[in-house]
Amino acid sequence: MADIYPEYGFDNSVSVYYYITDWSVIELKVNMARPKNPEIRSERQQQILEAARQIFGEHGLAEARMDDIALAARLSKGTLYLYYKSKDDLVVGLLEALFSQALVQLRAIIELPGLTAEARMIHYVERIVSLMESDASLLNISYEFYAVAARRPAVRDYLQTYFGEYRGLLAALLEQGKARGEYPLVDSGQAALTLVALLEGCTLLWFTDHTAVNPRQTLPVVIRQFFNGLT
Amino acid sequence: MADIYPEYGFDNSVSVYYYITDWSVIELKVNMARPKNPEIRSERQQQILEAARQIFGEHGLAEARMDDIALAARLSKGTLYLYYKSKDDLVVGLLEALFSQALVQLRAIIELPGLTAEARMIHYVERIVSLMESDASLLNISYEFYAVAARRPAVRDYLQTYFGEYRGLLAALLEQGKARGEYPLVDSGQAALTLVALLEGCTLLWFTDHTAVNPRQTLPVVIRQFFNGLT
Amino acid sequence: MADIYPEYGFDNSVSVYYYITDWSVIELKVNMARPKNPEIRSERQQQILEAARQIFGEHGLAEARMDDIALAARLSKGTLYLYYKSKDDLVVGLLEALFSQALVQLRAIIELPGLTAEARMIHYVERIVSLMESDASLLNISYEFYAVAARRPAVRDYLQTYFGEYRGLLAALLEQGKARGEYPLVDSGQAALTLVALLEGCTLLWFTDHTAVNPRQTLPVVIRQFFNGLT
Amino acid sequence: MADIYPEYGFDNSVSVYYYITDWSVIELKVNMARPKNPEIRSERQQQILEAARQIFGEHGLAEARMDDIALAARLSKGTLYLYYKSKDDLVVGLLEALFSQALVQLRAIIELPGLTAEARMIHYVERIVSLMESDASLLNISYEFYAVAARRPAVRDYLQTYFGEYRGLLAALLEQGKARGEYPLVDSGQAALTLVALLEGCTLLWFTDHTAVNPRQTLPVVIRQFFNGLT
DNA sequence: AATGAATGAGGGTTCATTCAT
DNA sequence: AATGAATGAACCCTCATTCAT
Repeated sequence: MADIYPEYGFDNSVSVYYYITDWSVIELKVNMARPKNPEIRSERQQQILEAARQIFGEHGLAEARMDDIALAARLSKGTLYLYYKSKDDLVVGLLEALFSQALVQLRAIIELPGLTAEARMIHYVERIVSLMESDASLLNISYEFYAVAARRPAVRDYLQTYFGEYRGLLAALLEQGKARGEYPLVDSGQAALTLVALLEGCTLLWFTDHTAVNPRQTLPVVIRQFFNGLT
Repeated sequence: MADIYPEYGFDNSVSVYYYITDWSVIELKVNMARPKNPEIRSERQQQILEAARQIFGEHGLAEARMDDIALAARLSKGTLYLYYKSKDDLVVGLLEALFSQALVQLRAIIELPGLTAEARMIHYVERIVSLMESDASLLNISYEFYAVAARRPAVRDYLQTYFGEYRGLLAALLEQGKARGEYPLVDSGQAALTLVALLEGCTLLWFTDHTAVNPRQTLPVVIRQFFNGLT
Repeated sequence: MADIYPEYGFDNSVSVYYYITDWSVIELKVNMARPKNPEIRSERQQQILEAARQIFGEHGLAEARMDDIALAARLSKGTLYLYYKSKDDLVVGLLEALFSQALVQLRAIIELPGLTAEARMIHYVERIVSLMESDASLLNISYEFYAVAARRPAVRDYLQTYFGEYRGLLAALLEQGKARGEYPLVDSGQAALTLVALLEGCTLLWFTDHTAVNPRQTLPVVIRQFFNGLT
Repeated sequence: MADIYPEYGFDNSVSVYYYITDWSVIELKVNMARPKNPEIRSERQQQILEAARQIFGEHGLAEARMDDIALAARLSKGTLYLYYKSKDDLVVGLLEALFSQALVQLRAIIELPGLTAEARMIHYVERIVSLMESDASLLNISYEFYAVAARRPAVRDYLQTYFGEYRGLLAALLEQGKARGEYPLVDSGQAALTLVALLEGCTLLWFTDHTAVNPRQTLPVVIRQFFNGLT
């Protein structure tokens, strides 16, 4: 490709001149102004959160730099501060965004008709594992948040809510199976706790040693053991 | 004894020549680097590690300041660097110190005579919980290390070894019970993985929400469920 | 003009697609990284180099503090690092700036018409002496660079180039006089070396003892001696 | 060589045990106490100065560390301060030691009988070049001192004295030749200045570019040119 | 709305110097 | 006389945040 000479106009436009020869030139004038509509705010926030997830996941909450996030979001550093008033604010924003979506899968599965509780769980962990495998940074960030929970009330509160809901949903799932007579269950709350612990524990083992634990194999086995133990 | 002629080399060594006769000589080259007083050395390292555990646990690995660690160790900042050549080095030093001691309890319990596997596990978790309750920073630091494992090979490797040994010890414990006919166990390796996952999972739930989970109650229950599930 | 669809890439680029028809499209990928305002950039660099020259000259390369340079440049310390990525980088930047300008005088004098070589040299040293007298730090820095050349390849390379050019220019000047029959000269390269040595040697003597050597008197005398020696 | 086990006694002795086998051992007990005599002081100072020359030459005055000098001197850091009360003091000590010896060669040559002044000079530069070639750090340190002269009166004063004596000796040498009628010389002081400048200038050119200037060839040529110019 | 130049407090690390043994 | 453990001031560099344009 021949040389390209962009020229920045005062009207948020870029004129790109493509000099085929010295005297023949293609001019493309492009209005660079992004669409102004009320959704800008949420679009930018998405953009930033996505960048934050990537960078925080890669470097950790403390070591990640706002510059890097701005670069990944294709925005200037200053613009970040139009949408999040501090790095801390961004951390909490990401926390909320991530964990508010985390249980969507589980809720969907609970609403599926006609499956045993065990089948639902197997189904669920398959989806979770796929998600985690598709983006390693998700797990990284989770542990970042766990580590930080002890020091930051906002994070701890959010995680408390999250795990509370998590256990509540699993208890509901187990109640379904109990109502259908799949197993005699004494305390579905206690069992839900055990289930969450198993899932989180296996995930930790996988996280610290990808070679020693294969979640696609291990988790279904563990789930089945769990349900066998109930009867 | 004949005359001895020491010669001082440039490499902190002394070459000692022992002239048996004029023409026959024994040369002994000895490194004179007097071992830096090993008592002081290990005392200071302990002092620093203790301070590091406290400060890292309180503020997190990244946010902790070397000044604070020096203060907590009642040493000057410069002295820290006589024993650990960087903050990173100190982090790894602490990691090794902590996790190398973590399994001592478990090993001791395995060697106790005449208990069922279940009783041993109940015993073990009681001790662990006591330990964690006595110093909250222990758990904080653990999660710091987990979070950092993804980015730092040295940490990841250490954790891999740690969890590998952990599972190995639990498998050995389960084999003991199996040999005594306490339960029919197919795969003690798989069961050990489940056990570690349960323990770690419950710990995480407790860590994120001290009000929702009481490990003194929960862990024994979970252990019993586990052993019931085996039969 | 047909519709234009810009697409924002992750690399600060915009791909502009010009759909001539549905199936034929011109793609122009343009780097949108707006050139960091080049005026400000060069202005700041000048500002910083000027301050660096002053402070390095006053305190020496190693003893000079970045704080002082920032103060002298009326900028914050952080700003220094926007333009030079380290103290080392600044040292090399100053080296290049100083020595690239050092020979401008000599080139100008060589291009003056109608003077004997001797007259040109007299003229040249007068200017040089004026320059050095007007700012003592110039000489200081030169000797800093000489001292550092042995340890830093970047500095050594630059000085080699500088002295190479210096000798080349003087050789050219001497060739001019030779061509005009002012003196029978065998080897203008060797003579140029002698000339540079004389100038640098006298400068050193002056530098170490301002009272013993007066360059305004000494250098012309030495130059005349040199040319007398040629015949 | 088999393993050697040194043991440090309380009486400044080292016992070296050479275990030929487990039961047969050679013991060499060596008194490590260095001889206590009134010359200790000057011996240590020599030791330290030698180390300082090496390390300062290698790293520069500012970048050299007292630790390195202590190591090179095979002494502890504390001992350095028994003989020189500060790094600065050591710098000045080295300066004096080096430059007080620098003119010994020249004085010796002046006192040789029956040579022309030119022959003496040729002789002298040969020795000087040999000296510089044998230990590159000598030149390095010289330029360190030149660079520092502007900021430190003690250094400047010493260099002034040195160059003053240097010129005086060369003037005396030239007077000898003049007295013998080797050349008609108007001002031997001025000629001595020229000579020093030539020597120092050539040395600088060699120092900054070892490939462009070969002092063994260049200096004799320059000397001869100088004497030719006198007649 | 967006930019990016500028800031400056803060942290990790170094190293000359001291001093108890 | 000699040691080396300890100190702490100093310095380079980073990076979250601000603000004029």
